[in-house]
Amino acid sequence: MKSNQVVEALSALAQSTRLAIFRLLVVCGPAGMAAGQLAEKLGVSPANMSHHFKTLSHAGLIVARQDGRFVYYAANFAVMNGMLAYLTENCCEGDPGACADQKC
Amino acid sequence: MKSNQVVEALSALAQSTRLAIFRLLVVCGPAGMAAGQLAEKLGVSPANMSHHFKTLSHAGLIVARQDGRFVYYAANFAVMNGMLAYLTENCCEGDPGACADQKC
DNA sequence: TTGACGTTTTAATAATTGTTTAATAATTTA
DNA sequence: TAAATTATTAAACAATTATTAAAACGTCAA
Repeated sequence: MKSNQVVEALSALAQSTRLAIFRLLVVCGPAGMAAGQLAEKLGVSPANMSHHFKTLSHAGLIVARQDGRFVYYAANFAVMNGMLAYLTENCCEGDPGACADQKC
Repeated sequence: MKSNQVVEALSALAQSTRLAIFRLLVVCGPAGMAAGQLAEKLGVSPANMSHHFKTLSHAGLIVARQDGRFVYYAANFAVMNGMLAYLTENCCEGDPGACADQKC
């Protein structure tokens, strides 16, 4: 995963509404949740949600799937895990003992 | 870990210079690295670096330690891991099978 | 104590981001 | 086809953020 992609993903999650959206979708799993249901659950206007979905989608963190007049969003676990791995890469020079106390 | 703390940590990492700083410090381990050395390594001005250190420190992601006229910064692994755990909490409703394909 | 070094702070400007309102698009039901 | 539902887009404004240059603050060595 490239640095720019990681920055974009982190940036997408660095906002309270989007973080809440993403966390709900992580719990939902691959089935995802409808846009309107997420909006209601979080008490955010549809227009505002749509902007946030766009940001998260563009970062690759969520994917959309249309079903009738509903749009279901689901977390993209591959991108999430790529981002997490990028942050911890070569932790403590790969020496497991060096940061054992900190569960690194 | 609280949502606001996580947003602050993600926000701190959502910038290319700060992400690079943090990654170097993760590799360094608890010993850390001097501010000037990091600045030189990344080709960023000391003043600019100082601002970024402040942002990362405030988010709790790094800690400073003065040694003579040098200031050493080190990654705070506890906060990093807290942040990572927050993102994956209750993944796929805790069902390991639901997202097995995606290494969640 | 003077001067040099490493780092931080202040102040200013340019660029990016979040939210709202209103309008638009796509899909279903009557 | 027309109306209703679900979601997205466009435009505008307020708020936040990144960068630079200059000045200031500690610390050490002569």
